[in-house]
Amino acid sequence: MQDTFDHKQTESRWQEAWRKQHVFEVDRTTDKPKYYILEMFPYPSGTLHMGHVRNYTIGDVIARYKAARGFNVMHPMGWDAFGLPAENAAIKHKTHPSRWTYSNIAYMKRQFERMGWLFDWRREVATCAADYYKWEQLFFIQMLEKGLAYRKLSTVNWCPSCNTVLANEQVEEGRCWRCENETTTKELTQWFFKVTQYAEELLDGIDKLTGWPERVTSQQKHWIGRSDGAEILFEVADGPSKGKKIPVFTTRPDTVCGVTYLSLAPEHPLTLELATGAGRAAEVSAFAEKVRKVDKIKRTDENYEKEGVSLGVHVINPVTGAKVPLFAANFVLMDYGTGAVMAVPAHDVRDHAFAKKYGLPIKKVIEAVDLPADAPPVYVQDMAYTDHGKLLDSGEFTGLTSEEAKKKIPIWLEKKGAGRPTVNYKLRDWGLSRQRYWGAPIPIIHCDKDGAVPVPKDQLPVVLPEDVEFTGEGASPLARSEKFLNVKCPKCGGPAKRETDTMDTFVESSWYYLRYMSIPTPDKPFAAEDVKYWGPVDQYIGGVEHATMHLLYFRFFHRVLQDLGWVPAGVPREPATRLLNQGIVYKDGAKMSKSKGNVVDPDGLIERYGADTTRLFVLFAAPPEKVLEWSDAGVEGSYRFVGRVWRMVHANLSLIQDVKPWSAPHASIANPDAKKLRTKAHQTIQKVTADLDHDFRFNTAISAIMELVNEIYGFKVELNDEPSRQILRESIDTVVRLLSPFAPHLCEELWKNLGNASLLSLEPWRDHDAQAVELDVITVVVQVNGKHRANITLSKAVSKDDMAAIAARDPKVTLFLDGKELVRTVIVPGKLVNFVVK
RNA sequence: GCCGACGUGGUGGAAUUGGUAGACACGCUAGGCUUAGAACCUAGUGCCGCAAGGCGUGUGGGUUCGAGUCCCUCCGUCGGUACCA
Repeated sequence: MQDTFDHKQTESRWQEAWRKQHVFEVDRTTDKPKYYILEMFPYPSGTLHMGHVRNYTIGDVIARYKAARGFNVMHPMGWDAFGLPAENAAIKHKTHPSRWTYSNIAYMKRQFERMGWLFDWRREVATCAADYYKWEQLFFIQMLEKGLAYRKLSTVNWCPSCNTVLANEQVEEGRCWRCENETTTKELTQWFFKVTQYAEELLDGIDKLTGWPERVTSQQKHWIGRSDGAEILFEVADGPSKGKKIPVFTTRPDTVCGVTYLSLAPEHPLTLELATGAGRAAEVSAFAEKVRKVDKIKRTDENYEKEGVSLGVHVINPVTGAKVPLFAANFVLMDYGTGAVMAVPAHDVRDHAFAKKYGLPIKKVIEAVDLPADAPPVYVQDMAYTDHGKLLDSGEFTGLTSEEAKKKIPIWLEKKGAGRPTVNYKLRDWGLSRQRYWGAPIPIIHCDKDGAVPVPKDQLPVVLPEDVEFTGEGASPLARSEKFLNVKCPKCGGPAKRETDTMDTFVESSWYYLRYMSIPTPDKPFAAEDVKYWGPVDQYIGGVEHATMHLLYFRFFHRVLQDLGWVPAGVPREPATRLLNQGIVYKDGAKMSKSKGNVVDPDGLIERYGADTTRLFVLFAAPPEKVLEWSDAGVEGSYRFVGRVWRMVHANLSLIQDVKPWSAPHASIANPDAKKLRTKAHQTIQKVTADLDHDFRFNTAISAIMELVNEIYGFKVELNDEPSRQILRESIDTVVRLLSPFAPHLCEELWKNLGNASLLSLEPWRDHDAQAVELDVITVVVQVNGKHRANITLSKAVSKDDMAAIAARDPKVTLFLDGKELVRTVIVPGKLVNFVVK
């Protein structure tokens, strides 16, 4: 037996043992409750980074713990294998994205094993495999049939560096989420998923996601962005388009009587039409052109100068009948609301600035109410009053509160046929077309006669052609593959062309958790009975950067698949019950990244310290949801702890190897030190169990085990004191059992060296002995005027009065009581006495 | 601006319902072991003070017998989001 823990050979030996015994290969069973734990699958970029190490270590600990607690634990893993880096690598290294991807997968899978993470690899998926993506091609066609997928010409976000379209969610502050270059916009015909049809349901569902962190649910609420208000129709009063109605959306219908003009988005279809009718086409189109040229970052800067141009026509306010002028304005966005805004300069900051600039009237219709006497005057010159209040100068609505008017005015308008109450969302439909090769082909054929025709279902999958070149220039490689491109129309048989766009890779990650539930079969994506058994995901773990992308898409997709009949009725509407967002890994105060050169390579750590040390460090250094600040010294500390546990077992081996763990009643222990040790051991079981059950507080669980180890180091036992040796044995067994989810290789080795033949990873968790944690004495805190003055140890049975009396006699306490008048005595039974004196 | 999270020793971080602030670890100091070093073992380590004691959880206030914890104010950090009508 070695005298130190040799991680290099020990770890691989246990990994081999787990593989042979199929630990974590699970099937449906009724004799245990199921537990589905899922970590977001990695993009196979080449090697693991520390974020992966943290994510999957957390998942592995939970999986091992839940299994030990008697759950039927499903813990699958796969590869989010489509994406741009593979294509770039293909161009750079003159290889094929497929070859590059699969060789990365092979390497990373070895790294997974070296970390000691256990998965049911029979369920592994690689999303770039045709037998995976063929199902989403089918889902796409079914969504098309249901009207949930559609094509439209639209202004889309374009990343010139990635040469592809981006969804709104993938643009961060005007930059591409992937390459961080500035994005522009483009007019393109693109495929969309109708997420907006589920907007209300996705919003409502958030309140039921009680197991999700608030930072995610609040971000999703914000992103969906529901606004309650009204649509109001303003009729064109003059010119050739007289009588046309322009709908506006407003959240403040109570201010409608204060409208003094209307603003249209420059790209609004009516803008040019109306201007042309009024003979102002040249000026207005020049303005529209100027706005269009300004890049999006500048245009959306809140300090960007508000500008507009008159269209030369007027509209009629349907409530007051007033004729007001119409403008095109640069701050009105075509893609929110109706692209037209009623302007109330007295009560909106932007309208106010615009009105000042162009000398337009400002009409006050809201008056502040219930202001405290010392409040500053509300109508400060040059400011809009944007709060609620009481209506002024608003005809029959005068005197109502804003709240009342917001309800009444839209109903009144609806009766007159000039508007209605309505709801608006910030959420946009999900643009899923990508002008890339390495993605799932969109199963559509374009025919001059029949238009966009879905590929017949029996001809799926549409497989990516292999014989393509990757030059990085021009259109997508798919558009240059003649064999792929030229086909016959499935309807008329005439010559037709395949769709050459591929799907956004977020489509693959929107349903992989369902695919895992069934061991892959060629005839269906997953089996309904498996989804009924395993669904929903009990614990999902991943980075917070997906709060408004993946985590919204997969909630959407789950509902769609249920509505299409793939996910059986009765399975909850939400795909994941609990979500844990692990924090980012930092080093030197910044997120680890190649460009900053502050990355730590997991391979080097495993080589030098071993997987267990690495696992312990990432779990111990911070709570899982917080930023983890990398510390080389901290890793050394974890490494020392591993050695300390090893020595604790082996230094005591001769004392404990021939005794059984203590099993008699706790009260019968004669040696007080041994009794104390046993109490500590069982308190530790209780503490670690609670930490793992509640919020996965791995850091405090590990520190509790460290305390027990320190206690064992301080425990001295004689060879002839057999009961104490039994208690020592029990305590050491406890350390090994409790530590095993965190440092599984070390603990398997120690378990074996302690003389056990079983695999520790298959052993049940242990419960604490309630009698052992129950102390017969209590420590009472004594305070004087709330300040801690003494601790006294008393019998558990002591009465309230005795507690106070004994506390008052303590010399440290009398010092502060003498010569003072006792006003009051606060007694918390079994805990605390506080003397209040004057 | 708005939404969310957070602010505790030299450092990472502990502190169930308001009840011993600083567990555990890093670092540092001293001692032991060693030819020496590393490793290991033991002890100490919030600040001021010889001590008694005093002061201490971003700031200022409040509630309470008692506040890191609850309420209000302000300051700061991080994440998200934004001409959203």
